Amino acid sequence: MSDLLERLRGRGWRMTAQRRVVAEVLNGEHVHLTADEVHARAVVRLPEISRATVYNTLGELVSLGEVLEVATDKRAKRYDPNAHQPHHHLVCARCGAIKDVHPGGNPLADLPDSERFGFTVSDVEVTYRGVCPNCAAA
Amino acid sequence: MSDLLERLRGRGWRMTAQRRVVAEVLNGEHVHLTADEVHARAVVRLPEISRATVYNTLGELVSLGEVLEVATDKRAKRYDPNAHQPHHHLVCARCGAIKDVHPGGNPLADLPDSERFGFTVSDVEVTYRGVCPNCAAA
DNA sequence: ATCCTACACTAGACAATGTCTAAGTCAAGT
DNA sequence: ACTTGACTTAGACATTGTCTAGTGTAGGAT
Ligand SMILES: [Mn+2]
Ligand SMILES: [Mn+2]
Ligand SMILES: [Zn+2]
Ligand SMILES: [Zn+2]
Repeated sequence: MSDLLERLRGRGWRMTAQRRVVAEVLNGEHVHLTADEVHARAVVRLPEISRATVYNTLGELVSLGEVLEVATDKRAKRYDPNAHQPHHHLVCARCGAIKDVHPGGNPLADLPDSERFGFTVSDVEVTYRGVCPNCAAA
Repeated sequence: MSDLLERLRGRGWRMTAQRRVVAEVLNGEHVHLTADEVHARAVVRLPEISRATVYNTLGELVSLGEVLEVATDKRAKRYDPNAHQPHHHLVCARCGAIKDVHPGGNPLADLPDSERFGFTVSDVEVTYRGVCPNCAAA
């Protein structure tokens, strides 16, 4: 992820303070932030950054394949910088906490041809739901 | 689904024209409508029905377990009346068409304890994505 | 170092989806 | 038929996402 800015430059992208800050927010440990959460954190470092730029930059990173959009939340999309290691998600139904998980097996192979209806299936998204230890204790 | 209204009455719910119409819209073949699509169809039969009532009724049906909320779309929630037969979804990335699918295997069993982080995991939602035959031909 | 300009950014309007409230309505028990 | 509390309505409001017109600037050219 640290060379994300280099990869972007390699694709002819201008390196701006705004893009750097968005990349920094997504950097670090594995987070799953909404666009407005990214904006809130970006504003700390660059107070004048606009919502539109955050949305634009996230969209660009998704198009590049550097960030994934995930729909674990039924409200806002979440942006996942852990794009280079395939994984799925485990979500607490009470507090919304999200963990990356790596189930065994291959869900794609579990879908027989008779259940594909002629689709060309290219991707599968798995969301486990439950209650996290914190919420279970309370 | 036809005795849904009886089940509701059994729980002390008042039987109103609005609730009947929402149930009728969800009845029939397996659909995956957004709240506003449900409202649009309900208005045909009961012109004065309000958006708030559609949202309320859908929320009540979800609480009852009679209808499922699914997040196949990254925009609006979709409401799935096929709640009594476990299944997953196959979505066309181009036109949004949604098919019910029944993969082999048990995705819940594929998540080892070491990947559960102390969560009590109760449910799994699987969304396959691809391109449908119609969109592939075009 | 300065200039140029295409690309990027900002503010804010607008759109889509979802939630809430106050006031009026009515289903169903009596 | 009456009564009453649950239900519905219209519309304000909140959240999330998109778009545009005008301004600014990154980075190549000179
Ligand atoms: Mn993740
Ligand atoms: Mn379904
Ligand atoms: Zn929790
Ligand atoms: Zn299609």
